[in-house]
Amino acid sequence: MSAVPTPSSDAIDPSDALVADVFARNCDSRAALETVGGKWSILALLALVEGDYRFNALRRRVEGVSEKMLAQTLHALERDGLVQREVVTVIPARVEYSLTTLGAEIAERLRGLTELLEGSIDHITAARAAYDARRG
Amino acid sequence: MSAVPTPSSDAIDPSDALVADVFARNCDSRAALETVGGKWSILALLALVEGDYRFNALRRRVEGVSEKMLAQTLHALERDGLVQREVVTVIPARVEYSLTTLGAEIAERLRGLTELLEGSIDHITAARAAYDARRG
DNA sequence: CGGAATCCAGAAGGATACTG
DNA sequence: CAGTATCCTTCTGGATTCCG
Repeated sequence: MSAVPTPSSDAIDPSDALVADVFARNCDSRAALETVGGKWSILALLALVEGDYRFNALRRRVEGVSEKMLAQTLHALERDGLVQREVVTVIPARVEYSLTTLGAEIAERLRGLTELLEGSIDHITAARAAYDARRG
Repeated sequence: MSAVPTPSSDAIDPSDALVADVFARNCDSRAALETVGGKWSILALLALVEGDYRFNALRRRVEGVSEKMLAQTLHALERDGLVQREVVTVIPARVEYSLTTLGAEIAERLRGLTELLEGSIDHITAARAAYDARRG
C-alpha cells in the first residue's frame, strides 16, 4: 500500500486550508466525530432520515435505547446543530425532532455506510466465525 | 423535511426489500456498526487508508490511544475482516496492519463523513456555543 | 407525554509491569 | 517491537422516581 501523499509530509489538499486533523488529540473534529459516532447517535440520525419523530416514537423506533440515553443523545445532536428540537406546548406535551440541513447531510453518509455494512454482513459474520474458530 | 414514506403509518418502502434493520435489537448489522463506530476504530481505519502501519507507528498516528485500546480495537477490526494482520517473525518482532478490501470500502465512507465533519466544524462549533449560551 | 434527577452496577479505558 | 496481564479509576448507561 502506502499510496498516499506521504503521511509524514503535510501535503494535505492545498485547496482546503482547514486541516483540523481528527488524529490530533484536542481536535474539534474528533469531538464532533465522537458525537456522531456514538452508539445511539447513528441510529437516531438514521431514524430521523425517515421523517420527524416525537420522543417516544423515536424511542420505539430505536429498539433498546433507554429514555436517558435517547434524551442525552438528542441533546448532544441538538447541541452540535444536527438535530432540531421543536416544542409544542400542549397537554400532553409534544416535542418534534427533525434533522437540520447539516444533520441530513451527515445522516445521508451514515446511511451509505450502514447499507454497505448491511450488504457485507454475510462476509463480516463469516470472517468473525473464522476468527473465533482460530482463537477463542 | 419528511421526504419519506410516512414514518407514522408503517408503510415501509416496498421497492426496497432489504430491511435487515439496524434498528432491531439483535441485529448483526448493528453489532457491525458498533465495531466500526467505536471511538478508536474510526481513527484506526482512517489512518490505515494512508497505508500500512506497524503497531507502534499506528499508536503514534492516532494520538491519545492507549496500547490496550489500540490492540483491542485492531483485534475487533481483524475479527470482522476489515483489517489484515501480517506477522513478520524477525527480532525484534514486526507486525504490519493493512485494510482488507471491505475495510478499504468502509474506510472510504468514513473518510467522506470525516471530511464533511471537518468542513462543517465552524458551523458545529457555532451551534455548540449558541446552545451552551442558552443553557448551561 | 416529555424529560430531569438520583442511584448504582458494570463496562470502558488508562497506567504499569512483564513476556516472547 | 508487539503485545498480554493486572490493577484501578472513570464513566456509561439502566431502573426508578418525580415534575411540567
